[in-house]
Amino acid sequence: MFPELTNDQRRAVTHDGGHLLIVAGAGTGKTTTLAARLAHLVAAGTPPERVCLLTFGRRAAGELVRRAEQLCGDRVSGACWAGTFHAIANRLLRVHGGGLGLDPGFTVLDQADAADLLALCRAELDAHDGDAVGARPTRRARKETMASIYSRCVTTATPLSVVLRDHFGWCAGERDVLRATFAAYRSRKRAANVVDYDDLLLHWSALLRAPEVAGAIRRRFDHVLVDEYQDTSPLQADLLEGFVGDGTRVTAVGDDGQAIYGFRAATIANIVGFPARFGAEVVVLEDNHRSTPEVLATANAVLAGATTPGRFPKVLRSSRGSGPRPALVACADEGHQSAEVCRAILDRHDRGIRLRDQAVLVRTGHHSQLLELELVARRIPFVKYGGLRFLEAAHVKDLMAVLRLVENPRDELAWFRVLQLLDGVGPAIARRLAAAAAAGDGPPRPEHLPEVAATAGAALQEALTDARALAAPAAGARPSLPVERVRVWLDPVVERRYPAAGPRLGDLDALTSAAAAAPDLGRFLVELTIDPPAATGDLAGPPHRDDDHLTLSTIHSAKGGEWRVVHVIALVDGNLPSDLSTGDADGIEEERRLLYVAATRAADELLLYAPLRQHHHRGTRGHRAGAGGTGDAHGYAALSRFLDDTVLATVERRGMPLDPATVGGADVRMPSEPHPALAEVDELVAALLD
DNA sequence: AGCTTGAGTATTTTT
DNA sequence: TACTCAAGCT
Repeated sequence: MFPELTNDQRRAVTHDGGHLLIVAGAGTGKTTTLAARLAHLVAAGTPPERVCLLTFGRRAAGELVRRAEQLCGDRVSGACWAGTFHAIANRLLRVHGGGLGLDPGFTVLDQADAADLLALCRAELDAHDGDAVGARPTRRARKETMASIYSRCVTTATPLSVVLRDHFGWCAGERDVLRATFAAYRSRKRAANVVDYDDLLLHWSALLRAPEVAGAIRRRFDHVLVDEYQDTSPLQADLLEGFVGDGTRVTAVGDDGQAIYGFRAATIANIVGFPARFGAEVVVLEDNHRSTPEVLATANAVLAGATTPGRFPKVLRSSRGSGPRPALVACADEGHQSAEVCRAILDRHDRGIRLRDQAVLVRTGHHSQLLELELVARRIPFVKYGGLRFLEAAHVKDLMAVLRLVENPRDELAWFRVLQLLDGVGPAIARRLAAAAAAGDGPPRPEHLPEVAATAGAALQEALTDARALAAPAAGARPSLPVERVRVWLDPVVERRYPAAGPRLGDLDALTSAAAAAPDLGRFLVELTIDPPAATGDLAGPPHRDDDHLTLSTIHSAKGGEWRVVHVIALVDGNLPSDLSTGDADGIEEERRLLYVAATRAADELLLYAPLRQHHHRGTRGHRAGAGGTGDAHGYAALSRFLDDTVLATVERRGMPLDPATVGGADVRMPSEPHPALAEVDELVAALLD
């Protein structure tokens, strides 16, 4: 059936019997193998709806299903359950959540929302006992940090005190405030019927603890396939184990050498321990079909420097012919680097390599800013993945918040955000009114607003009421109608608040047309939150989809990708490894794997760039104004520590000389009381946070 | 007094 | 874009 597979791949594809772990090194045809296995299972008689595919993103899921369909000819998409752990959790909860007493109308907070709600809770505590804490530390945990701490506690089942000690030492003094903040956070989520990303997984675990529901879930699937297993958390591993019934077989795929999500509490202990925990057979794929021997030599050299070598040591063998050696391009500064990258891209383009076969990879989203300007100036079209994302733009969050109020008038966080769009309403008034709305007092009344805001407030209420009527599940109601209605109110607000509102309104247009394609407003909001558009313009759809364009991506978002020519920029110490990750050895090793992931994306040619003079933005770390007072503060950066002699021996040097110094039917009745399993999980979480 | 608003400064990676 | 601080409004 699959003539083009290698022997190892075929062994993995046709494996029959127990659980299976496929250790697939970079470029060894992991996607091909997984898609072929899916096709094989369906061809051998497994109904597609009895297969669950857990992937790292919507794109990966779609790609796998599409390729499997090509192989087996059966309809797989739509039938087979495919998506991230969070998306599958959402789907399971919509089907079975009622059995636990969960209100199926819940909305989902993304990470930014969760951080905002935590900040709101802490502010409330401050306001409440303002004088109790006389000596408040000048520097407190940022709200994003609070979200990370909270998340790490629940996804690794680790008590707050231990998480603080091991990972957030500088916040240890705030333990009491954090504990109180987390308690308030949890009760507010419950009151407003919202869940965060972690809750999706926790509620899934509650489903598995409830005997009457768990059985049905365990009987639902014959095969569960998990991709990128090296980047799963302890909680996710537990879910997988609990998910598997007697008749279920698990296929996990991953590469411990490409683990890059430690900051999100992922642990390679999962993939390392998988064979023992599940009693699984192991197939190792070591034949790399993607890259030239020259590219692999550099990638292998990067990994060779690792102080904690992987538990599944692999030697990647290239099955391809020779190509150019990777190059290290030393640049004077960032501007020079941008020019060099553009020059190289256009040069390859002139030699017949399309832009879509090239990618520029960066450690952090904002490090591509200068390059983006240069690309625009030279009219090189590009699409950016990762970094600042669509849903994080303020005006998009504004629209999403208004829409959440249409769906759920008790959404405290949405009120808090939307009320502050009214003139004369700041955090303090918004907080009071939002709390009242969440407590069930109904929407804020105009007479409770400052006089200047009363008219605008009334107009907002009117828009919400109209939109609610338009969103009602009456026959033929398209979810774009309520969106258009609230925009009558929101657009002028956006125009007034932001100087150049044109592109922002364009973003809102994209959201509006995306809503038109959704079945209803509630699902539109939830699915957008769980599977956000990966690139700017993903929502807008085809306009430039057919045009040739370059890919610009963070290394994290480039996982699984492949391009003929890959440019990796900003390879200086401080960027890669990032200054913020150099605290402990594990952090540094993860940064090294990041470079490995970047390098192994390249098929034909790998270009590494290092801007050796770095401009410091004013005022960082007590930098002293230089003599001459040009105001142009800069320092000399060292080459990334990962580009050691072993690696440098595999690359050609260009540019400046290097200074050596330098669902089915849901018919479970909804009980009036929450299920004990839910309370059980809730208590476990409470104990962790105490 | 309490609150909003504007200026100035610093910014990892993502479900 | 988010946070902090300080000025100015009600």
